[in-house]
Amino acid sequence: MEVKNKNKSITSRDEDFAQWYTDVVKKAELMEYSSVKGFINYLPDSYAIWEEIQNYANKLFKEKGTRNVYLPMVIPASLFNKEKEHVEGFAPECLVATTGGNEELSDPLIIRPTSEILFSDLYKKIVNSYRDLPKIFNQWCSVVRWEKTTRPFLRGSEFLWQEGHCLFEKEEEARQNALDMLEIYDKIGRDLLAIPFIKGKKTEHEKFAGARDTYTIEALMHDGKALQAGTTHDLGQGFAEAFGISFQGREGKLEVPFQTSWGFSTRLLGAVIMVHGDDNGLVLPPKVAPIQVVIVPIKGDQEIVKNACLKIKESLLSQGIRVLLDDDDSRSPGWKFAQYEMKGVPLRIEVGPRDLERGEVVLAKRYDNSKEPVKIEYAINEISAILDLIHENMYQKALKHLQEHITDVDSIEELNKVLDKGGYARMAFCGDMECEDKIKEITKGGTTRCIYKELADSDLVCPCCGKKATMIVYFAKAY
RNA sequence: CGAGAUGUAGCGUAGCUUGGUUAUCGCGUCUGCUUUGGGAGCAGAAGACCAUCGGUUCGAAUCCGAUCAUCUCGACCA
Repeated sequence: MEVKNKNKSITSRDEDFAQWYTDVVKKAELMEYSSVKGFINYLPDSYAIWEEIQNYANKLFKEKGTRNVYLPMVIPASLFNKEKEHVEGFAPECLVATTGGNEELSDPLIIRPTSEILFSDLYKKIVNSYRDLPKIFNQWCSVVRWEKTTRPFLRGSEFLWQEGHCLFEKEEEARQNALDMLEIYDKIGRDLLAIPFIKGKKTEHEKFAGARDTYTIEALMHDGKALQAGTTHDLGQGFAEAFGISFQGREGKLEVPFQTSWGFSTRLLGAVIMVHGDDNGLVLPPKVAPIQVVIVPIKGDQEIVKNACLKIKESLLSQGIRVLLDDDDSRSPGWKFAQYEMKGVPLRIEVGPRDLERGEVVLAKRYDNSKEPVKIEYAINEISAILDLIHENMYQKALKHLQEHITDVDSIEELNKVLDKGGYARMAFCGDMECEDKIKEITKGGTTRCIYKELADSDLVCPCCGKKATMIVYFAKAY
């Protein structure tokens, strides 16, 4: 049976997606604005999701030999200026501390916008021999970028993230690391967040400042806009050369190592909200939901109801399921239904005397707003499997949405049409920066998200300039 | 950072054009009783330096200026 949207307190998704998003992050109590523009307070429910992501990612990272470290949050300006492309990329959005105590600093301190420089500076000190390699380090921290327009979780002046920074002896090892980590990011989407990504290499235009190649995972939001959710970079030897990192190789000669960096941020929370959410609020994938199952008693003062609720709760707890029994009888069941729907709790068990007479309870699934009566034993024994099924169905639903929004096009007119409607357009492309700028202008914000296929020798031409196409690329409007 | 809109209690708002008693209403909050199968009912109560700073005026939520914040559209970016 279907449940109608009774919630009048948030804007409808289709009416105004941006306002819907703002309503949801506030009403679901994920964050509260701070007194400084672009900086937000992460409330317990959003931070709990982040912790689940951290736990899962740490496990996968460590399987690849990653070790966690922590580096300073400030970079001396003199050090920062060493890598030219990198500086040009980040300088405009740096927050800089110019006084310490009452003294003006002779070398101002830049609050890290990313830590390639700090890691390079560290590696210079601790890497001397091929025996010191590889270095596969990661840190969990926040970085600051002085953004002009900000939105909770999607773009903030400060955001939480992980940044991996690695050093390898051989070029192939570094490339492989960048690709391995991209796979891990993809897996985090598929197996943890129920989000399907498009993944691949960035074009020259879109790659990271100072990188040789950048790889990306891109998610498609419900409104048809793309969201870059994580990137891995093959940095080549650029930073190592700029910072003088070298090591004595197996033949005794001095060699320059190959570097990578990779990161994803709390923007993933924004992706979860915008991929899965609906007009009743948040819809959380079971694996990251702070509360996976909520039990709502009806006529909770009756012994039979009370006992059934406690029994179910104990059983689920013993199975390691994050369960909440809301037996506050000053709130009506209807209020609780709406409240936990707003908060995105994946599964609700309604326990009332009428059902109990038949040995049943009602299971309500958040992602499709369905309700069905089931036997109590079923609710006790099968919840874990049901949560898995919910995850799978949420993933399939998002995958279907993604697949239905990929269109092959071979002209600028078609490209425009697809991007206006929302979704990805796959088109042959010459790869030139100028062409990319031009397309962005014509389509009012359409950018390349990643390369679908590189073309070795093809008859295809770039619809923008008419030159020979070197690749087929995903275009989209992005957050 | 450019263009536009908005800012009155926790949330949503009336009042502003044409300045003049104690700033309107709903939701939420608190207390009590009755309730509890989709945001319960009745009775009572608390809650607002009208975003901030300054100006005009006998008098400002209302007029003027600046600043800040949020939203939309650009530019920039994870």
